[in-house]
Amino acid sequence: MAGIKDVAKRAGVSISTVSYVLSGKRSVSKETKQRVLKAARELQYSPNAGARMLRGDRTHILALSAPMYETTDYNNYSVFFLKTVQRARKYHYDVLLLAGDDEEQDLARIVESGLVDGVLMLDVNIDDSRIDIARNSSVPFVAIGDPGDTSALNAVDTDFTRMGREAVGRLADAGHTKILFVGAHREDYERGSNFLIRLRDGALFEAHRRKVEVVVTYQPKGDMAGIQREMKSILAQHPDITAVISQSNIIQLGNLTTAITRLGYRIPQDMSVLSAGMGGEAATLSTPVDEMPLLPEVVCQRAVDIMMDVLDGKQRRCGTLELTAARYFERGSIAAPRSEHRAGSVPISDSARSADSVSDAPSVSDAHSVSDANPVPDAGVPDVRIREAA
Amino acid sequence: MAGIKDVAKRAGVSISTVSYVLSGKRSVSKETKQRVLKAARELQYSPNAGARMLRGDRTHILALSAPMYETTDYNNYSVFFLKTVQRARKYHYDVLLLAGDDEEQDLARIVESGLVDGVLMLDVNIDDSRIDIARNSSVPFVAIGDPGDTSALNAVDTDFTRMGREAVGRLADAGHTKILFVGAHREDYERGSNFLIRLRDGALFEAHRRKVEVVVTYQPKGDMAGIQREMKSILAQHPDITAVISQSNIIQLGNLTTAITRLGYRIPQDMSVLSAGMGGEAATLSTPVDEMPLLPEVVCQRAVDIMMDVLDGKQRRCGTLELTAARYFERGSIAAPRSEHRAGSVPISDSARSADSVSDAPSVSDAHSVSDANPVPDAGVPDVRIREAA
DNA sequence: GGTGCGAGTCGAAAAGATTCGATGACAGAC
DNA sequence: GTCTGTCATCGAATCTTTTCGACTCGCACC
Repeated sequence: MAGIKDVAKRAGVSISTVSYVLSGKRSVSKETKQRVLKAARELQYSPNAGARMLRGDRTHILALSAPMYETTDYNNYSVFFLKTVQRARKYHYDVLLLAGDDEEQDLARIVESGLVDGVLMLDVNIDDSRIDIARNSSVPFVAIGDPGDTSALNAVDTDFTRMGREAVGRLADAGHTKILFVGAHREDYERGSNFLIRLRDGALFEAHRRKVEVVVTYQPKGDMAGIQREMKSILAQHPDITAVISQSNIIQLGNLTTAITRLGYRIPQDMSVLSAGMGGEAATLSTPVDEMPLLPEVVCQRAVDIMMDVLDGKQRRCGTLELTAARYFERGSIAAPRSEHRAGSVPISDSARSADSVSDAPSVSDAHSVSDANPVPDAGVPDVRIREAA
Repeated sequence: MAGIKDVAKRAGVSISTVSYVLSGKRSVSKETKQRVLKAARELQYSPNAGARMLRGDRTHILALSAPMYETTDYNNYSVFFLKTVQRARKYHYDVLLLAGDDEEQDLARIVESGLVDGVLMLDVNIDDSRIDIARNSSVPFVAIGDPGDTSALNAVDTDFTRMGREAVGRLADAGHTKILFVGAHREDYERGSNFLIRLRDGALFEAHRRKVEVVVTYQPKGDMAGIQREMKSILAQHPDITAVISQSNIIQLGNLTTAITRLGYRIPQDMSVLSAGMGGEAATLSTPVDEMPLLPEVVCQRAVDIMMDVLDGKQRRCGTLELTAARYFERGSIAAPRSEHRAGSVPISDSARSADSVSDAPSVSDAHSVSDANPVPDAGVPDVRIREAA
């Protein structure tokens, strides 16, 4: 409750001198400085946030806009919150979490009120309505995710298109020619969830380029029974599928590997499995899975760094898009396809595999991006049809 | 960027009149009121947050203190964030997320700065250092979790002691006499993580009362291999264990059921499994598991409601602890023990179980608390030794 | 006609920090 | 001795809103 006035009185100096000591914006003699700092310490002085906001040009608060949808996977979300907060604190910034039911209105209100110095946007959709708010706003926006249109903000993201391409590329390299792509919830693609779509379409693009076939399906309702039914039906219809790329959450991935095993396929001998664009926990599943995870730490740090540069005038307010290369973690769930593979072969009992076939800590391959492949055209994925499993 | 001055000018009235129209704290003539509202609308007036804070007695911001530890399970955490934010918005409050690396200092700073009207605390430990901050603070605190000492704040929590008791009670009712309790990370108990300890000790208390034996172990390192080794060793040492209560996260729970299955036990015929105090996703595992989940929505809502009552002077600032009854979700993973059960029996292949043995949507039993059992004494669990597996 | 009252409105103070411009002290140059 | 420049410090304006006290009506009452 002690104000700058109290500190000034105790140190026997004027208010402005205290302010200059604390901000360092003008030179102050050594003795005065120490007296002031001592007084501030003794009184536990903490500047009043309201007054600072009102007078100063910084509020030292960032807004984190995190819209919630029915199908949003909470598990992957929170890590982004935490990494953002931790990075912002390094710059002495606090984070206001916007995750209410009326995201758009909340955001407009906050931006107008001058409560925050900038806005970080999570889970960006194609044609996201928040971009209009950014356009009319006096504070800078940084999107974590590629909004397509960066004319009103800066953006940072993982290169999901490349991630999708590399996922297919790795499997193609291993000799697979027909791959099943198991997406997340269909609704999330329909509402334009950007990273899901780019990953999927990157995979389809690479498949087109490599002349391999990719069959697309989405996360079935009804959990284990649903997945098992779905997989059974698809693998019966496409017996030449020898690999699966999963873009669904960790539990569903676990169920997927269980379903595959129950249907009589061994991983990786009969079926290669690769998880892409999810949480990074596939190492801890009972059947560890090769993975290209989300990189919350990397993108959140960059987003905050960029925001600070913009606020300091070191970078333009909009127009840049920074893509981070994906990383690949090997866990032994990918192998060359068996030419003699036959769907519906004798089921292999799970317990027949000895426990030591379970790998220990995941081996981490270096950051890796598709080497000298043709760049994906700006306009997005061309002439690629999304083929869905029936 | 339009201020109250602009609105006043446009409406042809004084600043104070505008303020009174907007706050409704003094009567204003109908015509004037309408002119002011029109002007405010046209200028998209949004009051400056800093000025409001400085002059007014409410900032309309709550802090959410969410400390992070090495072993914190992010997955369960974020739901608490979101439910808190959503509830706070109902009262026109925003939420500042404190999740930096120096939780204590951040909290003290925020409280001192007058930036927030109140603080909500997550993941409370026994002897939590944040309680001292609450004691010296001028703003009210509400803990989500039982801090033991409620002399400086109010608290709301799930009744984890009863949850632990009911978990053991249900199994005892079903006829089990020796139960394995698989906890979370040992470090979390050692640092005094409140809900984990209370759940565990509630289980031990009920075991004592019912004269059943509970063997305690903690989440082993090394994921699948570790769990499988651990389970093998424990079940070899204690072949008469017929039920498991798990307090570890969803992936570990999945691995636990897999390990149990691989060791040749069928669930629930040979081994009953029950998950307590975790995320509520055990229904979606390949082997659905009976569950007494965390109830983030319930406790977060109550915490915010209580905070608002305190701010409105409708409730005292400290001293109350509200416990919510746990809920039990049946998923068919509990059965009576087989008297003829033998450890090390012939392994049952996973795939030998038909897919239709996988249950559909979980059946939800009504909110339920242990009926007329002796209440747990205030001092905590008496003369119960925590017996750990070797 | 004077007084009292309530409704409607306004002016000005207040909140606490930041920052510009001014002042005083003092050293060094001429 | 006077001038110039630098350093350290101070006073006062400023940011925007809320709110208290005061003012002006018009009307009723004695």
